[in-house]
Amino acid sequence: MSIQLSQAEENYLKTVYKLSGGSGSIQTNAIAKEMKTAAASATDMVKRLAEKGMLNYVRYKGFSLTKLGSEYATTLIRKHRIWETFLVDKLDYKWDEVHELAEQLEHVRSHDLIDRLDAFLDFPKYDPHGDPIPNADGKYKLRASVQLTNLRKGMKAAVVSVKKDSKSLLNFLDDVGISIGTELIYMDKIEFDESVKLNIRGQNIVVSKQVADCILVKL
Amino acid sequence: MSIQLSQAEENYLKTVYKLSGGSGSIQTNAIAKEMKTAAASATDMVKRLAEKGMLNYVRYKGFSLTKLGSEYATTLIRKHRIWETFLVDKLDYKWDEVHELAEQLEHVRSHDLIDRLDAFLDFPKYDPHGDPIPNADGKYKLRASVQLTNLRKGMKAAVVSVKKDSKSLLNFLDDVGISIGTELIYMDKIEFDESVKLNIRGQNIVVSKQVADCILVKL
DNA sequence: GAATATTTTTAGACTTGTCTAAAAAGTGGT
DNA sequence: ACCACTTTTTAGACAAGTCTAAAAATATTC
Repeated sequence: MSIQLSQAEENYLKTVYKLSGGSGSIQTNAIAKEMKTAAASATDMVKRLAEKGMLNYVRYKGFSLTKLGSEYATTLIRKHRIWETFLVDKLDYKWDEVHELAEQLEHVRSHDLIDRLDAFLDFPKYDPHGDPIPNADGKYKLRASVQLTNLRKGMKAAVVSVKKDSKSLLNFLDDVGISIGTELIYMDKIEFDESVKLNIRGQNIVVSKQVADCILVKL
Repeated sequence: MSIQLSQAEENYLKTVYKLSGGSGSIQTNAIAKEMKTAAASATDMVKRLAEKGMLNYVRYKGFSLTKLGSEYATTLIRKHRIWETFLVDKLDYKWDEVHELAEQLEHVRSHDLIDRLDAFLDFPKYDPHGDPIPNADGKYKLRASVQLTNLRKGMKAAVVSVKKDSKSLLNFLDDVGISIGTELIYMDKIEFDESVKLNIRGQNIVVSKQVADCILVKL
């Protein structure tokens, strides 16, 4: 990886990866909204990333990641998730406290550092939110999982990952006793607002549809 | 510490601290030379740091750190040295490999992170080069030490610290078997070039004056 | 298929941090 | 005290990254 992007460029690239799912096509406004910047800024940056070979970009049409862009984004995700794992496993941070720090740490320029950290952590497969950590070659496999909202009454499942970085969401989940690995039984859906009733360690709790949508489980 | 400097500002501030020894007065050109930037750039930055209350600055005269500037610089040094210690102690880096990485890591914005890292490392007093690590209040004490070049024939001493970050110097010292704690006997000074002959673990070695000047020892 | 609405891009401005070249201030020698 | 020299500052330019406002392209709707 000889080409080196600035921190701002890296942040845009990561957002493109996130919104396009690594392959799909995407629009300027979506980026601008996600990054909370003006659309004009997104256009500028997309043009720059396209010039550097990271994006396929056609004026007024949209853009997608090139192979190079996808690889670069994957190493950023690897860095982010390894740092998060370090912060939680070694420095006793809680899973709702690490996102912001990892956003800074992921820009440190060194692949060797990340590989050493990876070894120091004993090559973790998943980060504190249950997301898979790409290996040094950028490969990773998604865990088979289904959304909590897709279960049917009486099904047993275990929490695999949480799909949002929101501090407030993670904090709330902690509060009601949901973390990665938590076993639960899907009890019922409340028709009125689509809230979901779960049984966790013998106790019934209710979470809103918005919360349940973020939780992935395996059967 | 509510005020937050940019990375560039932090780097200048650190250089001022380094060259002024925390208190003395200093000139524009010295900064520019050390940072390898144009004098005009140093002037601009010094004015900015003065505006932010970090420096006492008088046009054409020179400048020195304020109390605030000195405190800020000390926390940067604390961050730098703790990160270096982490890299060497936990990730098995060699002492000549960590400076550049620590230069990046020290800009990560979080005091809590550094305090946790400090605890994780069991509150080290000295970094891998023998320099003292300020505590969370910014206090640290210099170790009593003398320059290797000031010893007299036959004196026994132990290496306490190395005063330069140069990768090539540190690598060389490693090579000839000198690290923090190494015990040595000062054998002789070669008159011609002021090289110094040392006995380390029964073996005689010679190091140049430039090298010897960087080595601090305690008797 | 033309009018309207939306999205995207361009144009021009601002900040930070850098540069070179030139002007201003300070220092030293006789 | 003046001339020569060094140091420092100013002036003006440039790149990155951001913004607002306006123009251009695309989409939608009747």
